[in-house]
Amino acid sequence: MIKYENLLRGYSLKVTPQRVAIVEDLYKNGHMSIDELYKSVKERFSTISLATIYKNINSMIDVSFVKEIKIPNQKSKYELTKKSHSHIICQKCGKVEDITLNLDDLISKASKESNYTITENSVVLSGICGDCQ
Amino acid sequence: MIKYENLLRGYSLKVTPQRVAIVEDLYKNGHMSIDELYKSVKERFSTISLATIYKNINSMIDVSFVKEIKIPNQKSKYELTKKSHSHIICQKCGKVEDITLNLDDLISKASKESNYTITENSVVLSGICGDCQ
DNA sequence: TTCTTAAAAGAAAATTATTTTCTGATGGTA
DNA sequence: TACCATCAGAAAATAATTTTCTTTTAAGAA
Repeated sequence: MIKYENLLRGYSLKVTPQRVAIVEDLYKNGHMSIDELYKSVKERFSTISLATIYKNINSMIDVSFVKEIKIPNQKSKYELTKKSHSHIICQKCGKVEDITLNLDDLISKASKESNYTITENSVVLSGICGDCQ
Repeated sequence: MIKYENLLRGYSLKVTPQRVAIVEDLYKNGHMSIDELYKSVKERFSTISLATIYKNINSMIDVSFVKEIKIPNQKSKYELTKKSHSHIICQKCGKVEDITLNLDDLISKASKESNYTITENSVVLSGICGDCQ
């Protein structure tokens, strides 16, 4: 799809079929670990190397096209950078979902209390999702 | 110190000098990575093995005596479990601090919006601390 | 289109991180 | 004091990630 190619170009990343496949997979699945990505891309590019996945994910992170999500008690997942949002994880089925929370109040309070200038936040909630309870 | 020994016993963990040293260090320094812990404990127990650090930290996590803190763009740190709190990181000096935030509102909203029963949260804020700006 | 070149892919090796195994100690308890 | 499950430490094994090297390829220039 042209869509992903232009996205890559916008980040000054060379458009290779492997990269397009990675981006397509991330787009389709939302949040993926390195392993999941490797297995998934391998279905279409049976020769792709794990090092290629790592190298590409790192390049994409360098230009902020992709973001790493660190999750308590599981491996990191990666997602295409979108407008700021938080994550919620089901402890039963392992599903990761985006959730948009208004953190303005929280951050302004935190900023006052700590005397920090706050520029980033990572909010990961966990519990049991609707389907699992 | 007797204090740490009783703490360990309370968690059904055998009291060994190495463990006491780990707990003392965590108590003194608040948040430490595996490496930091290893280097620090090694000053007093020059023969301690890295595997011992890993094994002990894992045992302590298993019984919820210690908690892992996953931090964007840096290695995990470990802390003694305290009453629920959040963390704030200085992107300049790397300092990690505890911060107590009232998340009740946020969590109840998130719960409604997502239809999850939320039991855990991890909030990590980052920015520049007072000293660094 | 063809040429040129910097960057990418893939394989393999190298590093780094973490866990496991094994053996000799040691803490907690009867 | 004796027993035994568990621990410490060394070394090996496994897992995770990065680097190196060679060949290929994308993208811009001619």
